[in-house]
Amino acid sequence: MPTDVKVTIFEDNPIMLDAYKAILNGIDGYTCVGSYSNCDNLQHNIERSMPDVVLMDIEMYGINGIQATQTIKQLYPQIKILIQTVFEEDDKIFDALCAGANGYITKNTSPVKMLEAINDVHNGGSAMSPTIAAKMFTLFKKIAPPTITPTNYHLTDREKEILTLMVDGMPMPKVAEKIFLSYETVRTYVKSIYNKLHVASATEAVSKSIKERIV
Amino acid sequence: MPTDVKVTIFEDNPIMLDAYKAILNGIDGYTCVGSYSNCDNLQHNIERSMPDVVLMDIEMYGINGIQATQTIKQLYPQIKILIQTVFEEDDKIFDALCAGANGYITKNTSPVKMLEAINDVHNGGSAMSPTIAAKMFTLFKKIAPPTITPTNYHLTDREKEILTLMVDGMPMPKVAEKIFLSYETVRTYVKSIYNKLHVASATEAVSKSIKERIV
DNA sequence: ACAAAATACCCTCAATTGCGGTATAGTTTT
DNA sequence: AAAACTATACCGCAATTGAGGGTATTTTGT
Repeated sequence: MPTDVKVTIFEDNPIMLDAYKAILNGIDGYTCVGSYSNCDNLQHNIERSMPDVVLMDIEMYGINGIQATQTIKQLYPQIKILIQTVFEEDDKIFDALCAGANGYITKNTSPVKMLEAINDVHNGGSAMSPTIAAKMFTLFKKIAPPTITPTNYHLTDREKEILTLMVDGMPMPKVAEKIFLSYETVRTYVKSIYNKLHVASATEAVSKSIKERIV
Repeated sequence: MPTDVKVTIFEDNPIMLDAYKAILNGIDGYTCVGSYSNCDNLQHNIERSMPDVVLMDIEMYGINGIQATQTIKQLYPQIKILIQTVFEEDDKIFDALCAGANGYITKNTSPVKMLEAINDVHNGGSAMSPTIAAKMFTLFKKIAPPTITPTNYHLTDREKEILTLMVDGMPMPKVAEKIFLSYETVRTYVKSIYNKLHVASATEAVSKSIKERIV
């Protein structure tokens, strides 16, 4: 028989907390190893319960769910974190993702779907409510638009290499040292890069490279 | 009685195509209004079937699913597109998202989950397999990491204004013209910007500004 | 095998930039 | 009222960069 998925819950509404606990303990394959109504003594509580999956409410007094997610992920990257929320705000989704959450579901999700989501994240996948997923798609498109038809400027490997170093802010003399080419040679490449990108200065080249994800 | 969700399928494997068609037509609430094994006459086929949701295979001969997605979305933005794939490559997911896909599921998804996904996208949400979602989370973190605690470098409005123009690749003499300041004054601001950002050159400043979303 | 790229190197000159200063007027904070 | 900050402006000097010209190997594609 396989071992249960160990779940620790953080949820500041005591009624919900008990409900979740009851669901998890009532269903085969899941065990609630900890349930807390706030994030005080977070590290201690995590170390005491050592869950596979954390069910994290995002709206809590004191330390909020996003901060707690960051903290847990720093201490124990292998613990999967499933964020639960009543809100569906862009910023929060964004922040939660950046904090290292493995899934993001809304609180109106049915218990069945919730257990499914716990399973998904436990197995290395991610879980998202459809509305959250849609928002994430939108966010995605917003922060990464110019990837459609990535213009090919036909840069050679050397040119890309040099451009990459320039993007990191390295002046050309340093670049030459770094890749064991003469300063003048590097400058020749740089000129060629400018021609291909249709730019006239290092700043333009850097800007264009980052924005169009050339490097 | 509610109207069926009208689905058009693009899938180059004829056996799969028939299977999907049979599933959709066999279940209440769904109708397959079109099924095609390639994307020839794409516009015509879409206009003839006028689906609510398109089930799109990503690997097809001729026009591929991503291009087709772009085309359909341009013509009929209200049509929801659910991408189906055997691969789970980062690039493809990324491209599909950018092309305007509403969902992205793997081909090993069960029929039940597939119908669920069709419903999700039809209702304005998004659908993703857990593995896809996990990849998307990872991609997300990769392309937008420094948004957490956006360091405040305390740039003044003028400094931000000048930095913005620099990021657009404008040389300082042009900047001075543009904002009606003397060249030397602009240079003073630039020096101050470098101090605050802890950088030593325009390229570094531009790179840091874009990466950390300062401007 | 040959042409076309790509790679590597060099030079000069003018423009731009980086770095060190200084200075005045106005505003905000203490 | 003094201190701190902001916005504005200038100078000189050295270093870096951009623009224009070269030349000579080594791949690469056909």
